[in-house]
Amino acid sequence: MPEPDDDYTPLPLSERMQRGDLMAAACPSREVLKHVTSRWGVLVLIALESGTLRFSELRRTIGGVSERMLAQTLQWLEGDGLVKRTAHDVVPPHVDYSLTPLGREAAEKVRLLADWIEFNLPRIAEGWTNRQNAAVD
Amino acid sequence: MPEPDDDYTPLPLSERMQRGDLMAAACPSREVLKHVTSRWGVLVLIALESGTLRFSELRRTIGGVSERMLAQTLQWLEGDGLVKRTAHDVVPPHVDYSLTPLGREAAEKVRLLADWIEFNLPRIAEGWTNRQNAAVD
DNA sequence: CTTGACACTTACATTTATGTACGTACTTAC
DNA sequence: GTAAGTACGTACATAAATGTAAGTGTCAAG
Repeated sequence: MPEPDDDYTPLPLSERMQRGDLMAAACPSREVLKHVTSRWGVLVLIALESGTLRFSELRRTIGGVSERMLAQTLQWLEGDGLVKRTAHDVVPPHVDYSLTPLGREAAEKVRLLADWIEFNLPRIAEGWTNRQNAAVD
Repeated sequence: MPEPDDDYTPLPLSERMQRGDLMAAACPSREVLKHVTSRWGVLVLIALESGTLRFSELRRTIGGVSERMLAQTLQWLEGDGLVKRTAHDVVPPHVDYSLTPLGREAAEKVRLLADWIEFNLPRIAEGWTNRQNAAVD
């Protein structure tokens, strides 16, 4: 009778890590969620889905980001392996940002949510004004 | 001959509102995004996708939420018309939370993102550990 | 008769996110 | 020669999110 353990091959810790569980307070997936759903994280991923952009191009694309937060957000996403930073050693500086394969997958999900919000804003806003009227009654 | 304008019915402002644009700093869709992608907003939507839950049930389901933030988040989502609050007037209090049709749509998108993160956590975390090793080198 | 459950609310403290302003080192345009 | 663009880092300040602890009123369980 074959023992089940015969097929066992030791894997490095990283590959043995099981699926995350966002409902668990201590799960590291909470960090990823934080970065991806951060105020500017969402918009950076979506902006980069159309192609590589430079720092200043990103800043102009995403209305209202400060330089500081854009840099910060890009570092978060780079740290999670979703964004790739490519610095050309020239002067004036030239740095390109693009999505990694992992980032492209994440960006797709994020864009679906963003698209839904943009498209359904009227339905949502309708509720706002209705409730405002109801409060006046 | 029927004039095209005969069919025209003036719509309230809310129904005439066009699609939002998240890249625009002043667009109200930014508020919705903030609520939906807030730390607990994501998890509340996902938790309610499986069915109606009471306040305390939600609190037990979502690891680490404080009562204060759960209440706050539920009010945000209720204000956006994504969550319906049903209070039974009994003592001790009994309040049910469920998704509205709008909320069910939003929750689906959010869950797709959350699922992706949970499933791909190993790939992401691999990058963390690799970079840590690289820093030691 | 003390405790816990329920669904919050409020006051307060703290942590985190975000913004503002300035500096950098060099280049091109005016 | 003066200003602007480039991609940030850093110090400081503020705003926002979140946490903690306590209180509410009633009931049921121990």
